[in-house]
Amino acid sequence: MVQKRAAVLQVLRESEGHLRPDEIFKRVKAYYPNMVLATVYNNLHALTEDGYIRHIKTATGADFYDKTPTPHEHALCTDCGKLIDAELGDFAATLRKSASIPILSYDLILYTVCPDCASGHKKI
Amino acid sequence: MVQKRAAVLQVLRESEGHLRPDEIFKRVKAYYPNMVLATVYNNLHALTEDGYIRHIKTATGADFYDKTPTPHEHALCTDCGKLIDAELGDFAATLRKSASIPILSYDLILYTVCPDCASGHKKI
DNA sequence: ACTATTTTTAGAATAGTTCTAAAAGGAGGT
DNA sequence: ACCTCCTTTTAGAACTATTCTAAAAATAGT
Repeated sequence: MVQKRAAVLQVLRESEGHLRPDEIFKRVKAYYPNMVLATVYNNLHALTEDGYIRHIKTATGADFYDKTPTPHEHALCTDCGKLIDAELGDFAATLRKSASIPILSYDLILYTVCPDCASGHKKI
Repeated sequence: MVQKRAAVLQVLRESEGHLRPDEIFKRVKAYYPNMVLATVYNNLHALTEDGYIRHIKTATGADFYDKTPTPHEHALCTDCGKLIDAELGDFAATLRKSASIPILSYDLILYTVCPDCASGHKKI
């Protein structure tokens, strides 16, 4: 694995868990100032393909990349825009059982108010 | 309600059920050749706001608008790109029960091969 | 060190959607 | 019918996230 790809992976792994490409770009740029956004995308694609990370589509502006490659559900905070993990048990199995059509895959995004925003509410 | 708004609604209602803005634009343009895409968007927003139709976000290119405003689940055919209704029983309730966080709303898109594509497969 | 492949860069291109400002249209009052 | 106000429509620019392209640079294999 090559330097910049490793840097992208490292930034994501040292993160809270879910980052958007532009945020990854900003953080990697701190180490590699000549870094370019296209390279971040290239490497995110490659890392996703190789199973190191996971791509989360959101239908609300930018997508996220998840440092945890195993499938699980997510919730987007409507307040701060943060993506958090949502524990839903064996959701995929339940879904497959209740559907009358074959499910190849699915995208699920819950909208919630995250614990941080629900309590403290450290707004500007 | 004004002429072009009514036309947008009519086109959607006379459709298979789910259309993308650009397809709606094409069909309305047949009646109103000076129609403009922005007007379609304007009216889709207004009609959604007023509860006549429903906006379906997909995270895969264009969104859809649904002539049925009541909530239900959808599946996108990976073959032909058509959006179809997916019967999932009382999915929302099940979801709320299994989640540990409050769910304000959610977006769910299943990926499937629709009956048309699974059988006949009238490809070009 | 030489060649072949991969990675990176820079910037243009794309798709879907939203925005802006001006023009047109329609409703109600007199 | 005319005036005023508010809504709708137009035309085109702008925007965002992402992908593409072609050239340059880095890297690996022999």
